[in-house]
Amino acid sequence: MPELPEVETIRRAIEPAIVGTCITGIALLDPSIAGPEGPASLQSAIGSPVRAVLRRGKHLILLLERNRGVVLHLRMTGAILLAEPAAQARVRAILSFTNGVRLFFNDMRRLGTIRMYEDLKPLLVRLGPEPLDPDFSADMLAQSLSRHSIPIKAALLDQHIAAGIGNMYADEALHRAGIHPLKPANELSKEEVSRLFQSIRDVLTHAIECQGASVDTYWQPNGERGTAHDVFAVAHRRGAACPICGTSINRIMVRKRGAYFCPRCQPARQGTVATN
DNA sequence: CCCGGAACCTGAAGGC
DNA sequence: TGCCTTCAGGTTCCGG
Repeated sequence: MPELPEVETIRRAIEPAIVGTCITGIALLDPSIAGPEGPASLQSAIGSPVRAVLRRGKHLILLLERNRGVVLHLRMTGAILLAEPAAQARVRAILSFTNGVRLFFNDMRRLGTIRMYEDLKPLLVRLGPEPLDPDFSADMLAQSLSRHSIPIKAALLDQHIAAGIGNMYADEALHRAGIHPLKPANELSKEEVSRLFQSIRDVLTHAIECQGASVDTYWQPNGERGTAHDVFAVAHRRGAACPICGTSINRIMVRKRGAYFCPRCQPARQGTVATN
């Protein structure tokens, strides 16, 4: 599942390969990947220069001239590869560039998208702050969490509160901060928000250093796996021992999403019955 | 505005 | 062995 660290890893891998070139072709082997606007809108990107490759949340952005951009979202099973994958792969689109580089958009489940933005601003503005942006602060996080009574786990997945956190890193950050996933977002103490803020940065930064987590279908553009999952404390570790206290990792459902946590390091609120 | 749920998609896994 | 159901989760859309 590509989240912020995985998309950032992809960004760093492809930027040096295509910056300064022009797009020569966007072949949509599966037209539905173009989203509701359809394949036609992407044709205006042909011939445009690639000024930079950016990441915003989980969106990968090929920045063209005048704030135009081709925006890729990998959703659940998408991957960007620099070499043509094996025949049994599920290539949905191929982007070609003037220097001969080709990007293969592989996506088993066809949930990923490629869309043309004639102006990137609406996309950039509607997402919440970047967790690793120096301007992002614990106070900002506290401010937005105070407006929500939803479980903190659900709040971390809300891309308006912070952009780029997905299921795996939300679980890891909550464990590191010692917060139960069902605790209402607006009931976190100032200290808890402070710990959570730092934990989010810690787990994301470390995962980027590990070039992402390959729990399932994530590959780097060079075809290699990431290693961040090797040090996961709770994510996808049901029944395994918590690295802090040895307690068996639990899994509950929070808003229809699996939530892994340590019942000892992340106790439920006083007065509530521990959920499973 | 806030919140919860359905829908999208396909391969893996589990039940019988 | 094989059919069937359920599950996985990021995002958007819709209804209360």
